[in-house]
Amino acid sequence: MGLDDRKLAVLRAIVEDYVSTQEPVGSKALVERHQLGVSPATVRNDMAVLEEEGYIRQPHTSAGRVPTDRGYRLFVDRLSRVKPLSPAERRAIERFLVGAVDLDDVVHRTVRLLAQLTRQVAVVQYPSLARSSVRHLELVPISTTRLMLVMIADTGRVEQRLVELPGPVPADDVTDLRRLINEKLANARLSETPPLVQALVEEAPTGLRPTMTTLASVLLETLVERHEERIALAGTANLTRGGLLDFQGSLRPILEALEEEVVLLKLIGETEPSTTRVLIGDENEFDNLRAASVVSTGYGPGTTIVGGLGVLGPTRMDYPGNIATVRAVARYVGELLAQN
Amino acid sequence: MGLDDRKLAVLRAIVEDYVSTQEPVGSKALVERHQLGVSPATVRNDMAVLEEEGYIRQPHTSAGRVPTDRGYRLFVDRLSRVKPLSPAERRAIERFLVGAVDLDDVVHRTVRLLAQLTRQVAVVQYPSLARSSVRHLELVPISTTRLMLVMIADTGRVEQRLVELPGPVPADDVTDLRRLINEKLANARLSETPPLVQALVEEAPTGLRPTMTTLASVLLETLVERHEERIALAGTANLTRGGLLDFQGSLRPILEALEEEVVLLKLIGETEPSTTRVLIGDENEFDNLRAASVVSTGYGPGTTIVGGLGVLGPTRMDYPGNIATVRAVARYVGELLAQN
DNA sequence: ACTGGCACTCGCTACAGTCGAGTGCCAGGA
DNA sequence: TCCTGGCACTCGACTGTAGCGAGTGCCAGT
Repeated sequence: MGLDDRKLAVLRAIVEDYVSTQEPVGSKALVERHQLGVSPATVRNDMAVLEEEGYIRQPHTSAGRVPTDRGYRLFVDRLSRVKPLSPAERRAIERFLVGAVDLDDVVHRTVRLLAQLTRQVAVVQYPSLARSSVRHLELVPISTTRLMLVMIADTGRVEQRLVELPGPVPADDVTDLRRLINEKLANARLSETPPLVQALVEEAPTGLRPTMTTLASVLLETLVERHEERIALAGTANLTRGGLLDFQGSLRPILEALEEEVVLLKLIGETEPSTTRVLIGDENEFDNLRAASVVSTGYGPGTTIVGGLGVLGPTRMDYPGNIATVRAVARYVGELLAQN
Repeated sequence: MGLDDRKLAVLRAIVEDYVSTQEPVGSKALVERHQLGVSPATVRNDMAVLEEEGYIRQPHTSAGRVPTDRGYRLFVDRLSRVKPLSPAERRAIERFLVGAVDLDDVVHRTVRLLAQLTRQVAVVQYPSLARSSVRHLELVPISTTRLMLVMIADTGRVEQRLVELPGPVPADDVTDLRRLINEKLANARLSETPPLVQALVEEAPTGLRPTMTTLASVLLETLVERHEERIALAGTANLTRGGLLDFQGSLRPILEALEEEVVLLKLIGETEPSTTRVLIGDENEFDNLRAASVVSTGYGPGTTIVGGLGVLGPTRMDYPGNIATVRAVARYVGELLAQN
């Protein structure tokens, strides 16, 4: 297609102006604010082509142009120049993440930081159990027939389950069970535990067999099969910026989608290694979010990825800025996790 | 003042109609829908008095009347009849809360249930550490100079902290420390632990003294002094019901307030024993929430209270219904906690 | 291939007019 | 004394009209 350099420059200018002013941009204003070196009439011709190709559209005749989802896509893929973080932002990130006392704290600080820097809704997935390894499993007697099973993962996550035992178990047996379980499972990746757990049951001394069977089923069911994912959210108030223009005036569907963990996980989890993913408007699979865009990436200590994080906002968002911020925050969080 | 029975009945009718229709209610519509036994003109006179007393107001001349915050207050205090839960609601509550596997699960189910039943924003405070007792304290070695301290409370809460030790500590010492700590602190209320922790340090064998001192300071600082409160939230999408009429068109301040844990705790925590608290409009102390009302109560096993829960919505809400639901849910959650 | 000029479109705003729900007040009646 | 029907009045909501102006598409000229 005839998308020469100048037409691309026009598209870029339209996106940049529309993102910052939130108003349809006309040919005259364009040449005034950008050094395009041509007259408004020429720009109009280019705009006509861009519109024909589906990159921009007119809300109505005799209004300026607005980028379409497709236009944003082209912008993100080929036109946006990387926007380096400001020193102030760098400092904010560093300051924000020091002094976190535990994983909860890290995640909460991170999600607030992201929301604050990008002025969008921020989402952070806790390190996924599926990608964690067992650091320690603890059995805490609650009563003679009840145990609390506490699993501590290398990523810092701590999960606990109340286990109803088939019969009373003396304290010494608990000690034995604890030792057996830890010998077998310590340092194993959670995704690889099922055969180990199976072996635990088979190798257990006869006396401990029934209890071990119960423990094993709880272990498998709650910690492995339905791997509990957790999510933190912040900055929903940012959805109301831009008045009622974004999201065509109704926050309803967005807020509903944000309450569904499954939706959020689909959006920010499952990301390919170390790339930043950008979903624009109807590119994402949820009808409720067809007016929104998502910028997300994975994070983790070193080069491994244990979870995802990202931001969600109107399609009219500052993609270069948000991409840079999301990447930077993910990198810092990864470093933080690597220290532990 | 001259608030005879009929005037009160008129106020009640106004509140009920306005809550259900969301439109200013006029004298004619009132007598049609309620059996007041008098003519519109009489009702108009009563309305004039009610307005003079500040219980209702006119959005503008020649519009119907709308209750003021003061009007809602009178309604809640003296006029609302208890609204029994429907069997369907009872069943929903029971169904919703069975099968919860741990505290997180209970809290999440509860908050979603509340949001669904009341169609408002629901808030549930996790059992407060300050009102919990220690069930068990576990020390998990992470490396030679690092321990993870895990506290399990009788309310089901589990808190963990990474502790940086002053020097390497052999495994046997960890066992000793664990025993000492648990002997001293098990079953103690967290609010009463400081002197016990102090004693722990003083009574510790010389070899363990430095490590115990570190542990003690972490214990005191993170578990007692700044008692970590946690909160779950659901149903924010309900804020968008009623179009832009409630909250004078801007959800902004509400969403901002909902992101502040401190605010939420003030709203639903700190409640007097076993009463249901209703905060109407500007009765609450936060400017951001002066267009909202909160119905909250405490919950806990038996008659003790370990946390709060409640709902938040527009002042124009179904107070009797929400009060009944909040109470019922709190009672069920209490029973659930008592079982553990 | 670009530019200046020009006619045209159409949303936005302001203004005037109508409609009707709802009110306050008053005189008359139980 | 309290209630009622009647009546004039208020004022927001809605409708229709007109003028404005930003922005466009097209075309002839350089």
